[in-house]
Amino acid sequence: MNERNETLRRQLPDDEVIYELANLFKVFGDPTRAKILGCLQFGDLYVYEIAEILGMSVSAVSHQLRVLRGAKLVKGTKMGKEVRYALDDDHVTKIMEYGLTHINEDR
Amino acid sequence: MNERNETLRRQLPDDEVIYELANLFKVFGDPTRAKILGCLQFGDLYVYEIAEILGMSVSAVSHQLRVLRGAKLVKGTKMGKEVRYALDDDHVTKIMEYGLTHINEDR
DNA sequence: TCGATAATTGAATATTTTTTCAACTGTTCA
DNA sequence: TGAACAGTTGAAAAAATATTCAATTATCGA
Repeated sequence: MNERNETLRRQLPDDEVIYELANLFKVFGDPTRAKILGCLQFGDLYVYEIAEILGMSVSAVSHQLRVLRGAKLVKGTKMGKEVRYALDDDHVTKIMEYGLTHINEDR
Repeated sequence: MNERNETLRRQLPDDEVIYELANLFKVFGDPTRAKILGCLQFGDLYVYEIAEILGMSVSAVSHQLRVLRGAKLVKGTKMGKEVRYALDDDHVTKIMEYGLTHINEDR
């Protein structure tokens, strides 16, 4: 490898950071999860409500909510036998807005 | 479905938009592609340079470049027998910066 | 022209990810 | 207590994605 590329390679973020970053975006990168995040922009919801709105099984939604929780994008609060979910971070909205801007410019 | 959820469902972005959005983020959501985008932040590069820097085969890189081109995140310009790749949009940098901010806040 | 190099492509394989299904935990309320 | 409901979980099946390998195109220079 030549000098220039060697230098470039050293300037790259750590692999660990890259993996975390990719992992974060992967979370946004599934339609089901994007829809869930979309719903939650309008207000907090229970799991069965999300499932109903998206026309999916509660189980499938719950699995995806776990992924979203893992990425710290949503948080759930137990209220009696129900769990109320909310966005956990306003980067969610910001990141999605940027995404939409990109998409719209391509038209 | 009750009135409130019915209303909410109608407010959601079109499925088509959601799919496009998820598709955009999916592109960022793979470590190889994230690394490619990372390299290109420092300057334009030929395919074999990217492959060398990342320690991957030219073929694998080329396949991923196609995905990145499809998402209008990079563009390639043929220079003789080589193809020089560059970022195609400054949203790339912005979106990645937001992602990094989110990650760093979680520490 | 021929050989070497850069890159792309398609098909097959390997890997990862999502969804489904059934079982299970915890809570409410009759 | 026990029946009904909300949600989570694990394992299996289904679907999507990434990488490899071999073949192909295009360009350069001897």
